[in-house]
Parts: sequence; structure tokens; C-alpha cells
Amino acid sequence: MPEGHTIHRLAQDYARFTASPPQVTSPQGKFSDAAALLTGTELTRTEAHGKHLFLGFAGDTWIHIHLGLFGKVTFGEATPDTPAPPPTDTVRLRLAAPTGYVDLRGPTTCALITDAEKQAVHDRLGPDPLRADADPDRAYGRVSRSRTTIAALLMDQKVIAGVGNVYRAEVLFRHGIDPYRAGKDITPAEWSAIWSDLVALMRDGVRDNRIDTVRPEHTPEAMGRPPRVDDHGGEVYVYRRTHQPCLLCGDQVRTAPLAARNLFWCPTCQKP
DNA sequence: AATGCATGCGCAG
DNA sequence: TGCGCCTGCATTA
Repeated sequence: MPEGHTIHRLAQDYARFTASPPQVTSPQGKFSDAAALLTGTELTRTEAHGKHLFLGFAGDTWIHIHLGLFGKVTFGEATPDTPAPPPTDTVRLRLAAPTGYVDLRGPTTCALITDAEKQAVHDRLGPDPLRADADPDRAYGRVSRSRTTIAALLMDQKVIAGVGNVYRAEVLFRHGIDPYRAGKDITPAEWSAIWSDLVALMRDGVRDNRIDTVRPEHTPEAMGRPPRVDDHGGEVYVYRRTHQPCLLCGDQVRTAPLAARNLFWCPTCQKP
């Protein structure tokens, strides 16, 4: 579920609870003390950096949320006649207002932090293509000095924040870059193209709440092929399309493990 | 019922 | 590099 676009979208969507102090609970229990402390406190702002979500409450207190691989957030409506359904017992955090509620389950992180602790999180993250303060040159400084593969660097949140396994695979495909090339062999022009493409793709991701990377001229309809069903919910070139024909050249999409994740690429379109 | 897998990450060694 | 952690869903038996 969660790459940076998801988290930025959540930051937007959680903002609906800034209208009046929400009721804060932790049905699952692991966040109960903090929840009790926060109930009645105004949610003043929400923010995302990479895959980290920050809910800012009055008094310089933040809830720091990281979804990890399994974390999920679900929003629901409520009215006086149809109140929010009782949370299931895996809900780590529920914010509830008269008009709706939001449930968080399965996060790797859900913790109360101070301004200083929040700043420490920002400090250890690289630039985020979805943030206005992002400096792509800072990321390139690390990429261009590294012997690590570009595929691994794109997933390193200290280098660039918010890219996950889908955007990683897709942006490399879109630029015809072999995932195993070393960072130091990525040219400034290539990095510039990758960065601006990520900005555009991830903004689309925030807007649509899903990852679509296939250019209009390459959709199955445009290419006269039968429509595809991608079970992750978006249109992509290579992600999880192992052994299927590449949409552009017809060669077989490949998969290999890289740093405990599956890497996907087309060996013909992304030659060494 | 059991197993495997997933858009993540931090830690030990 | 491998392991554990958080959960839900699809697949296998």
C-alpha cells in the first residue's frame, strides 16, 4: 500500500479532523496512554515527509506514523443517525469526530513525539519529490558518489524519501536504466530526468491514490492489446509483471531479489 | 487450517 | 545478509 504518495494523500485526508478536537482512542491498546492524553486536543496540522506521516496537535506534540509494509488507514463517515461502527481490536489509533472517523492498523510506528524528535526524523531523510523544500542536487550528491546500484539507492530513504518498490521499478523502466548500474554512473541529465519524472508520477499518485506509470500511448487499448488487470490496482510497465511480455518490446519481464525486495525490469529496454 | 506473500525498515552479526 | 515486527488477503491442503 504505502509509498510516499499514499502518505502525502493521508496527510491531506487526515486534515479533515482539524475542524474540532477529535476523540482519540487506541482500541488495540498499544497507544492508549497517548490517546487519552490527546483527546480534546486540537489537531492543528498534518504533514508528510517520504513515508513518514506527522499529525500535529496543539502544544507542539506530534503523532509520528509509519505504515511499514502492512499498515493501513481507513476513513469512514458518520452522522448522528449512523454513528461510526465500533473499531475492531486491531485498530491502533482512531480519530473520531461527529462527521467521520479514521482507523489506523498495523503501523510499524505510531508514537507521540516532540518537535525536536520530529526534526530528527526530517534530518535523517533525503529530499522528498513531493515536498516543496526538496533539493534534488542533494540526492544526486549521494547517488553520484556511490558504487551501490541505482535500484538500491532509490529505495534508500536517506538518499531520496518516498520512493518504494513500485516507483523504483517503474521510473527505471521509463528511463531505460539498468537497475544494476552503479549510482556513480548515473549522469546529471539522467538524474534530473528521473527526479522530475518522480515529481510528476508521485503527484499523480497523490491525486489518484494509486500508482499509474504507463504513458497514454502505451496502454493496452492504445497498443491494440487486451486489457490487463494489475492486482496492485494501477497500470504499470514492469512491477510484478514477472515472465509477462514487456509492453514495449515484448521481451520477458524479469525479477530478482535485491536487498530483500523483488526487483522488476525489462532486460531489453533497460540494457546495461 | 496452514502457508505465503506484500507498495518497509531497523537491527544484529 | 538474514530476521523480526506489524496485519490482511489469496492460495494451498
